[in-house]
Amino acid sequence: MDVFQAVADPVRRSMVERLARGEVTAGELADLAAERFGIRQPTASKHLKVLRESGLVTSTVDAQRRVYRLDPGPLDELAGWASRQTSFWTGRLDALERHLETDHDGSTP
Amino acid sequence: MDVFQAVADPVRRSMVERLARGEVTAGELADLAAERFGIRQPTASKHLKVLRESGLVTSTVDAQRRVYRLDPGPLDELAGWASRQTSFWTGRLDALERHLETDHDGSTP
DNA sequence: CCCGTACTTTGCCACAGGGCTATATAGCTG
DNA sequence: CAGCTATATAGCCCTGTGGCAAAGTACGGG
Repeated sequence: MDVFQAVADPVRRSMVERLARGEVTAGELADLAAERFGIRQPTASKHLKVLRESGLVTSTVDAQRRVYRLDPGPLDELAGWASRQTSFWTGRLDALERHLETDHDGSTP
Repeated sequence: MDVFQAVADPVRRSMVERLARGEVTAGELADLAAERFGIRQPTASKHLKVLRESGLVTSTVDAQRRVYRLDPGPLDELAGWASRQTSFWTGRLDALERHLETDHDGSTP
């Protein structure tokens, strides 16, 4: 699944926010999601799978525990995309400037 | 619908990207979406409705035409959220530093 | 070696939402 | 006003996805 889709779900966003504060186990993430959204552990596990497949998180095994941590890469792409859509005029302002300075109506032949 | 959901769809993202280059009519957006994704006009119109309701775009009437333009606000929020999730250590580096300097293993009683 | 703990996987149901066609609405234009 | 253009709505399928309970897997401890 793609990153945009992955963060479209509030449960998964909440997990990402928690992981942004540091690594945690699947169990802790499931508990948090249970508190905040009233969902069961297997459902939380499903969300973690989506996050894994989107590349937003990685997990390592520690005995029976799975420790999850955030991969900043995809989030950077997301932030990059979003800010690029608003930064059209920055970088074009010089072009606008040139345009305004240009004799484009032929008034001074 | 919420902004995260709104940009989760590739068709809508494509529309946002086009709108980032400047305002356009619903018809032009529909034509673009038709080319790129093979969808029909009513479907494109539905996507525009989602974008409107998410606050990502606004539209004004010009005779029979509807002119759409991007509202940077929601995109800024999106970019802000994403970058905030990766910027944990900036601002926490001092805490890490204190941690490393602290005698937390009791080796010097 | 078996039980408890920690997760994941599986199988199921329900519903949201994306696609389509057909139809409505609104405004030019002849 | 008739009819064309531009866009939105309505109504309908069908797939994807989120939720659950139950079963499977893996590991450590008594």
